[in-house]
Amino acid sequence: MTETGGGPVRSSAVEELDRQIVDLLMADGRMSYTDLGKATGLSTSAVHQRVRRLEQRGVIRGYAAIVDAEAVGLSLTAFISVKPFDPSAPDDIPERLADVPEIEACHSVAGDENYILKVRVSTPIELEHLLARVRTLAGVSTRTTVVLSTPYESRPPRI
Amino acid sequence: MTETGGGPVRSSAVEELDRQIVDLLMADGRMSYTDLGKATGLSTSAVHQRVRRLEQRGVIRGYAAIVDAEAVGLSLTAFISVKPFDPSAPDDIPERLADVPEIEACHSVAGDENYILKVRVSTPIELEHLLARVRTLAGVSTRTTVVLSTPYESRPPRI
DNA sequence: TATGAAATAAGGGGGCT
DNA sequence: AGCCCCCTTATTTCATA
Repeated sequence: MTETGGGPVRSSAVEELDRQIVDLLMADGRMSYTDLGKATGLSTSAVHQRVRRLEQRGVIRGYAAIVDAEAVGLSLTAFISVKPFDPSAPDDIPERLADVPEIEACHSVAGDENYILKVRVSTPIELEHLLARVRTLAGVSTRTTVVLSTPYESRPPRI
Repeated sequence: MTETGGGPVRSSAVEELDRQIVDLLMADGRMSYTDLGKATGLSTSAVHQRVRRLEQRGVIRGYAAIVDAEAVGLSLTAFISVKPFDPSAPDDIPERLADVPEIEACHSVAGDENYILKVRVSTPIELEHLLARVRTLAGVSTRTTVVLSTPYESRPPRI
């Protein structure tokens, strides 16, 4: 092991105990180190060390409250597929859109379009304005799929 | 001698305080009640009470560690758009797919297809098997968009 | 093991009906 | 006036470093 820091480790194997810890923290991000220790058979400080290491390695990128978007006024979710007007131009689309707060996620994809954006706004008019901003900022054409309802979301993966 | 805090006391600020708390917890789901109190000008227990109420009302649905999917062996993300073979059949697609652990999210959408699923697997072969399972379980045809890379994801919304 | 945070109980003030 | 909601303070228990 010569990797001692200076960038996220991408292809690291996560061993069994780390896997358990990550699994538990994905299901309950506020679980205490004491409870994590009980669940894994480790001491509190051993768990703490492992969690800190997982955070430093970038395996755990952070923690978040999962919030009902409607309850905070973001009633409209949509997926926007984008394709550059000029396919020969250098692709800096993610960077150009990075500061648009309505964009929750940006995925580069295989298929007809180049990127899929997941966005949240309050109203259809805001979506209209957002689409105009995206087209202008990134130099893209858009195809938008409006979400009608979300049976489930943010389910922790079984790893 | 009992200074109650720096902020003005206004009952109209109640909604605003909840919004602040939710905002902070979306950005850092493990922030302590003490720190939330410092950030909002409330006492620890006032924050605690508000958070519990937000949880009970369903505004805060839970907490999760945000994990680098690749680091835990889920290297392949895809969006699967599904459409029922028999459009006249009763639509219980979300229920039929609810127990498939690879499905992280299920959105009902407007457009050519009825649902968009977000899935995570380890390998292309697993994706192939997952697609077969989805088609069989839910009685749908599928159109799959493979994610090549994810510039960003899980960004907390600005509320 | 010492410090700090979480949980719980008890007391007080302001707005609303 | 009375009620309800919500904030504070105080104390104990428990987690963290």
